[in-house]
Amino acid sequence: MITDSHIIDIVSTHHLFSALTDAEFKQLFATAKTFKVEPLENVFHQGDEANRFYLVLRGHLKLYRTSPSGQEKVVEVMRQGNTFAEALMFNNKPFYPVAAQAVSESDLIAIDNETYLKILKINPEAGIAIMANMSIRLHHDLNEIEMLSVENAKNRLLLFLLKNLQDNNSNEGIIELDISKRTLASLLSIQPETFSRLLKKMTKEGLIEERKGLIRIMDIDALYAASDIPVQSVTGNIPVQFVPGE
Amino acid sequence: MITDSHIIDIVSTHHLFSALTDAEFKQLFATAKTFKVEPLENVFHQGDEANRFYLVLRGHLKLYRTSPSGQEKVVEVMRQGNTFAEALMFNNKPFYPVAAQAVSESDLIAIDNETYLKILKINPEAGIAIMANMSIRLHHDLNEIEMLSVENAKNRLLLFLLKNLQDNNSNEGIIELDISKRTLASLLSIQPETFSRLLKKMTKEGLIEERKGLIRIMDIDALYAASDIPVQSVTGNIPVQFVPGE
DNA sequence: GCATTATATTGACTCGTATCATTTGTTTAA
DNA sequence: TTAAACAAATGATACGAGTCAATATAATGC
Repeated sequence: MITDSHIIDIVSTHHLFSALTDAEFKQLFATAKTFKVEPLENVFHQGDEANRFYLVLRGHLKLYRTSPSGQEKVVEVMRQGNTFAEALMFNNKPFYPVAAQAVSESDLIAIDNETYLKILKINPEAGIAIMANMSIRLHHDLNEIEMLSVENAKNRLLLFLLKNLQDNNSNEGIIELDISKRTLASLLSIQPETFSRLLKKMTKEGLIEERKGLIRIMDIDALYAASDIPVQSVTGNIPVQFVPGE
Repeated sequence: MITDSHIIDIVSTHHLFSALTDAEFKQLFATAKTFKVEPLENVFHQGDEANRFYLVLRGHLKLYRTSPSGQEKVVEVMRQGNTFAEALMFNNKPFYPVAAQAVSESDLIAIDNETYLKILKINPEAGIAIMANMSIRLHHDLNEIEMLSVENAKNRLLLFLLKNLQDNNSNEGIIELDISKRTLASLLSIQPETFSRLLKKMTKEGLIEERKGLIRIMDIDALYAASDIPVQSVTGNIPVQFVPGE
C-alpha cells in the first residue's frame, strides 16, 4: 500500500492542486475518495456518466476506446502522479469518451467535479493560480519535447553551445566548463568517447578552440551554419547546472 | 509582413484565446498592440515591470538571464505561435525575471495582463474553458514526450503493438492494420525498409505472426520482455535552473 | 485479361554512435 | 616525489538504422 505522507506528496505537487489554499484543499478532499483497483478492473467504461476525475497514486492504467468492430485502441497510459478525465470536467462533457482499466494494481483518488468547479467559480484567484502552474508546465514540456527532438550528438552539443555562450554581440563567445567533460557528455546523452571526438573534430574544423576548462567559439555564425537543427527546435533545455565564473 | 488573416489564425488557435467568446476576444484585443522587433532588439529587459504578455506572430526570440558577472544563459526560445510571460501574469509577478530579445526579425502582439485577468475574473467560465484547453494540451505533450523518449525503432514498434492490441485477457492478441505499412512506419518514425525487416525478424523470433492486414501476437509477456521500454518516461523533474553567479 | 501504378520486400552500402581495450595526461595523497 | 586514482583521448570493432537500387507483390483501371 501507499502511505499517507506519500499521498499528500503526490497530490500537493500536482498542478491542479498545488495552488489551492488549505481551506480549499480540505473542502475538496472531503468529497474525494481513495480506492484500489486490481489489474483488468475498470475504473469506468466508455459512455459512463462523468462526474469525477482521477489522480493516480500508484500503479498504472490504460485509457482506451473500443471501436464498433471490437478493436481496442489505447489512447493514453496513466502513471503515478497523472490525473485523467479532468479535461472533461473543464469542458462540461457529461460522459467518458474512453474506458479506464488498471494494468497493474493501482491506487487512485476520485475527485468530485462539482466540488472542484465550485471552488474555481467562487474564487477565480484559485483558477488563475492553477493556470499559472499549467502555463509553467506547458513551457517546460515544450522545452523537453524540443530537446528530445534533437536526435543526434553533434546537434545536441551545438545546441548546448549556442544556449550557453556569453553573448557580447560580437561573433565569438566563451563557455566555461565547471563540470567534468564526463558529466557534460552524460547530460547531453553522449558517450564520453564520442564527446571527445566531437570536440576534436570541431576544433580541427576551426569552429571552436579549447583551453583548460574553456571553450571558445570562433565564429558563432559558422556554428549556426554547421548545425542542421530544425528551425523549430533551436531551443532545448539541457538540465545543466551551469555556474558562470569570473 | 504578416497578413491579418494569418494573425487571426495564429491567435485564435492558441490555447489562451481559443475558448474566449467573440465579445471577450474583441475586448481583449482592443487593448493589445502589434509591433515588430529587429534582431538584437529587446522586447523587455530583466527587471522591467511586467504588465503585458506576448504572442509571437512571426520570427523567433530568446529569453535569457544575465548573471552579475555578465554571463548570459538562454532559458527558452520562443517561436511563431508561442506565448511568453503569461505565467508571470497568472502568478502576479510584477517584474520580468528574464530579458527577451529578437533573434530574427519578428512580429509580436502584446496583450494587456489586466484586461486578460479581468475577463477571467468577471467570467469564471472563460477561465474554465481555457483550463480545458490547457489540460488537453498537457496530456498531448505527455504522450509526445513518452513517444520521443522511446529512442529505437524496435521499442517504438513494440510500444505500438502493446498499445493497440485487442485485449482478450489471454496471452495473445491481434492487431488489425487499417493503414498501410508505409504510413504506419512513418507514424513510428521508421523507414518502410527498416519496418519490413523488423517485422520479419520478429516473426522469425516467434514473437508475432503476420497474415494479410493482421498481426497476431503469440506471446504478450514475451513481447514485454523483449522491450526495454522505460517503466516511467523521463518526463518528471528536469529542473533546468541557471544559478545566477554570486 | 493485361498494363499501370502503388506498396512491400530484399540486398549492398554508408554513417553515426556505442562499446571495449588501451594509452596518455592530470590530480591527489602518502 | 612517486604511486595510485581518476579523467581524457585514441584505436579497433560492432550494431542500428538510413539510403539507394533492384525486385516482388499487390491493387487499380481500361
